Amino acid sequence: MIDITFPDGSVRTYQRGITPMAIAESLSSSLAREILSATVNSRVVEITRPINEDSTVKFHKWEDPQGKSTFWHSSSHLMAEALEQLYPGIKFGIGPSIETGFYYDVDTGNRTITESDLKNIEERMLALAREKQHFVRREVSKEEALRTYEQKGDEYKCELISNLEDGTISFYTNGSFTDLCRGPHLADTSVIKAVKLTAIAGAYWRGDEKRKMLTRIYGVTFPQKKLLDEYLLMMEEAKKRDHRKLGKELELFAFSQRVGQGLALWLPKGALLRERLENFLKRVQREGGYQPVITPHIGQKELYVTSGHYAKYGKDSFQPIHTPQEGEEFLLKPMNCPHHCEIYKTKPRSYRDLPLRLAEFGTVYRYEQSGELHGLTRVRGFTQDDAHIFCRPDQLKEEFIKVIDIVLYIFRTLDFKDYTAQISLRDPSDKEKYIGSDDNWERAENAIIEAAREKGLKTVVELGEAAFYGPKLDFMVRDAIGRKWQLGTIQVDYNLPERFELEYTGADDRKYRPVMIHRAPFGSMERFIAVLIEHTGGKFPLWLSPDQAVILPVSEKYNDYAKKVAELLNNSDIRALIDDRSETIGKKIRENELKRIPFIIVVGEKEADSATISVRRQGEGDKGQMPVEAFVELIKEEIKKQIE
RNA sequence: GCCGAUGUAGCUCAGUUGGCCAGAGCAGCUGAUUUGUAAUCAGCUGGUCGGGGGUUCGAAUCCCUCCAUCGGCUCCA
Repeated sequence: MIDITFPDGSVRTYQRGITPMAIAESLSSSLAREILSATVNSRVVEITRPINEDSTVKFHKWEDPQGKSTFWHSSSHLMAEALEQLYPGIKFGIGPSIETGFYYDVDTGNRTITESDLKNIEERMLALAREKQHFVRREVSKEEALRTYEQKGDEYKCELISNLEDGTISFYTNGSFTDLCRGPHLADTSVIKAVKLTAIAGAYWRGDEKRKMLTRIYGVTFPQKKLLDEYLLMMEEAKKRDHRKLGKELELFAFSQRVGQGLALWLPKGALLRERLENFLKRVQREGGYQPVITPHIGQKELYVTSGHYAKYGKDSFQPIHTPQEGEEFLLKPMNCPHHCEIYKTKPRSYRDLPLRLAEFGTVYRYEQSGELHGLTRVRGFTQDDAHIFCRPDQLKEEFIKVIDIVLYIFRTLDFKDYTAQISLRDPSDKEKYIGSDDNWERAENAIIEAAREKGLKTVVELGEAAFYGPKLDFMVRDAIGRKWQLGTIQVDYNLPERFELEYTGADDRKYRPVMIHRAPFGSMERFIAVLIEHTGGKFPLWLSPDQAVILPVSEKYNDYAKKVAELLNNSDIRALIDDRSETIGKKIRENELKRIPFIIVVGEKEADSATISVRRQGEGDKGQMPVEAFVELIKEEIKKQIE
């Protein structure tokens, strides 16, 4: 007999060799129907795996992440089976579950699978799922595993196996398909009731662009048809918030093939929105002791040779600008730091001058790969809300914490709740990739980790994600359909001060090297606004909204009164315009609602006679009549609440 | 850059197996209407069917190529 301990701490005794499934049945038959996998002694296993010793057991249902991942991982095997039946000879790479759904990388030989084939594969998957195929685990020796896939001619699986240790290798079989897999899996396929293959794309084998490109098929499955419908509806809704669509509709920005790929044109309303954000941050920075500076858009090639960026990125960047002067070369600036270093050097600095905080909304140009460009989130010319803090090593942590405070203040003001803080450290196994001494790296990494801890940030640590010159703390936010983007970034840099030979004089009259912090709370204006658009669905907070109110005269007769109201509002710093087209009031309301103008003001006989306005809130409807002053007060109050 | 898909008017989309002057709604313009809380009516304008090349008696439709966009991969100072 063995003791099984449950999450609530209770203990029950069972026969040796009992399965999680049987345990669940002993507790409740409805639980048994719902469980998909189980964690036994902190290892996720299938519910049919016998337990042979005293263990702790936790069950996973669809609602749990582990339940979903078991469900989706099993679905990828189901898809593989369908693919093998439909495309005999197809070879398989890897097929994991992902955040939403799963994928499988396959080599289709000289055939191509296209989107139009997906329906057929889905149908086959559903038919196979209905067969109630059991997932059968079998442990195999490395030798047998290799032999199996050599016979199949699947070099991808062979490569995977050769990296595994003998004694840890298992196969899983469902129906006609056997796969190299650690598991766990569902008990059987019958719970998979709805299948949608969502995308098909190329993906390099093992993520290496020098190796073969396989076909990656993405899919998602559900235990009920209803859940799939809900998911599809949600994705459709999310796509309506796409910043590229809203940017066009709301006339915020545009792209032109003639101007060039990835080079955004800011339209009047977008420029106004952006200017407001800039002013907001400028105010915060002024209060935080930053000093604005302005530097040119280009710099001599030598500047970037000094910084080390030329050696690292030179050949993949916009190429040098030549001048009539033989041998003279300039680069479009890909970052502002070298310029700011030169500002630091304009005069001798004392330890008393530090920290020196130089801020600039600096526009930079980077030649991003054409396939990587994406709306405003990935562009070739963008403006960083950049600043460089030059400080003494003993000031580093405090300065770092102050920057975190600014980022969090911005996120709070703009109601960004769903973000993750990522600490990017260097890859300890590949130190060659980075410049700077081990000692400095360690100090910088520790400063970040400590600062984040002191601010109580929930962080994820990623090894190998650091910049080549230093570790960083990035704030990641999701877009409408769940893609992650880096917004705010704070980076420690011991390298540039070295390369530019920056110095300050200490209290002991000796020369010291300052530490540099790069930081951009928005990241870039372009990307930040893109994410802001998707988060708000274009319904910006009142203080940011390009137009705050639109006045609709009921008929021509009230145009004069409308003008008077507009003047009053404008005099109170409210951005109001008049829509005096000779359209029906209904149509004008509809169109201005669609433009997401926060307030619609209707004026007609009633209002003109009583010197009032009728106020309508976007998305909420009529709010009734009120004097202009009351409306001004209403707006001021709301804005005050938004930016405390 | 790589794999796949897409590209018809300012926008959203029709356009049947290649077959007469390429269509609709919205937007725009002109006129009528003077409107009370999410689409008033009529008329008109607007298109090198992404660019170039080819096949064909004939191409928006088939083929090649380039460009751009979309979904991924790689990259992201």
